[in-house]
Amino acid sequence: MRELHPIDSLGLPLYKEVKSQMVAALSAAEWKPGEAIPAEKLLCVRFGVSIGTLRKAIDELVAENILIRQQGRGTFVTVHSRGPRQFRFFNYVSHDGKKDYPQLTIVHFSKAKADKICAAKLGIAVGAKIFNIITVRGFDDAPFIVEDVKLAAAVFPRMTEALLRSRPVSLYNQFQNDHGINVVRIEERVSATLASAEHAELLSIKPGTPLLQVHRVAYSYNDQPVEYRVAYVNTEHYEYSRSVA
Amino acid sequence: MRELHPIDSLGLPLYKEVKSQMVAALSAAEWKPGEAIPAEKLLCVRFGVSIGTLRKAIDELVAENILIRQQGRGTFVTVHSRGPRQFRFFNYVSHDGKKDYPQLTIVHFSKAKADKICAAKLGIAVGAKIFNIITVRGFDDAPFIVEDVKLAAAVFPRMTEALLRSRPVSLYNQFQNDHGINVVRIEERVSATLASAEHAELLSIKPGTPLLQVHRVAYSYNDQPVEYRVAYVNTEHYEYSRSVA
DNA sequence: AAGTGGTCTAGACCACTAC
DNA sequence: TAGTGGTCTAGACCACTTA
Repeated sequence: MRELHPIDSLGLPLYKEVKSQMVAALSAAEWKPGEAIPAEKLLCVRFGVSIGTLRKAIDELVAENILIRQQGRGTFVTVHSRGPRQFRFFNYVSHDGKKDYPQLTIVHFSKAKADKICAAKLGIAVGAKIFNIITVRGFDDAPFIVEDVKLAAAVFPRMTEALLRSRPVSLYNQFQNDHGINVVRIEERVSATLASAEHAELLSIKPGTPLLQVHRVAYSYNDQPVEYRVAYVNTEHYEYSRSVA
Repeated sequence: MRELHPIDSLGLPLYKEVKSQMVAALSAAEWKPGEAIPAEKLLCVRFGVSIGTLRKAIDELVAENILIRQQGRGTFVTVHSRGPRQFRFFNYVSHDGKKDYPQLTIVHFSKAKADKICAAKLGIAVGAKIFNIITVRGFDDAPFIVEDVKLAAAVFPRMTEALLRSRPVSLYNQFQNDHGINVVRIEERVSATLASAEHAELLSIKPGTPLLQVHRVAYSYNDQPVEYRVAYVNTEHYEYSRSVA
């Protein structure tokens, strides 16, 4: 029944082709965060495949946390704004295992130029314009994370300090709502270091206290890097958590 | 066509029931690590389901890294002995991103009794017999990880120091080959600390050097905890790596 | 050539949600 | 009640491996 089209002469399975067309629709903001995508039957017609093939494509997008299915309601584009999804990339827990989302404070915002390391991580040219943001996270008067965030200005053309301060909830939530950027994957490298005088002051600890240093690159669809940040974490009360299956 | 059997009156989907029967077969060592499980058509007959339902059960076991499919060859029970699978739970990379598997040295082996924390992590009684193993990992004369491993003696009845030293490759490989224990999932908590005198000596560094402290619990099928270890890592040349999709 | 898993079809019925 | 996703069937043909 299936015929060879030029489009799949690359040897790609049909469901992979359907998947990449769906990613294209997401990238083009045809389907926006929080919205439902068309019903499965409609998509079957649109892509000219059977329900099983379509569902296999959606299965992968759901596994990648790009879409969320809700029985009886529809299939939705993932939003980082609320619910447990907001915490997916926040991996710190208190010693008793509880996970809370701390307050976010912007302590610095400036324009700068990418140095060699930053350019490599963000996939841009050395000297390209970037935004440099420093944040502190913690509970009440007990900050425990300082982050140095770098964003390519070309990717966030409308970013301003006022906009950033207007919604101090989650950076990724703001990327999504104000800039149409969806973070779907992160990569991190963790090492141990000692608190500098600057970090010690921001974290209300003594210089020389052991800290985690967490380098993170965040990616949008198609493995496009959109953020590079370095976090310094005081693990006296909170630890970095992970699970590998 | 499908009838209501007493067995799925729990409301579980049929493929979940098939999956748990397959986990039972794995736990009972009917299918052993490295071996192929029966062909899909045979399993369809055995479980009385269609190919699509059976494949959905296998899909989940593959996603959990319990089985591995190889087109044209068969579906196999995961082995930790060789290939990239051996490194799945080893998450340290050099600064240039390369991943190598370091040498393993056993520096201590003894029997002990579980303290409160260890008992909680391993799901055993306080005072129950455990094995206490201390290892060092590194390249040549450059060790960078010290690990304090605790195992429930009841789970590893045949464990001896000689057996452990006989095959110093991968602990999880040995769990699988010599004890029939398959580690399928780990959970880790990472914090920053300073090197004690003992750790400094084992790692050839100065006391007070910042180290990662990595608490890990390893689980077998059905979320049974089988190992609790605390690692101390010198991140001068190697970092802890992770990816979240 | 025979056997394996990989993909795909064209439906069916069920469970849940919203109106 | 209508529409959604969730599950399941009973095949088909393809790609790959082994002999």
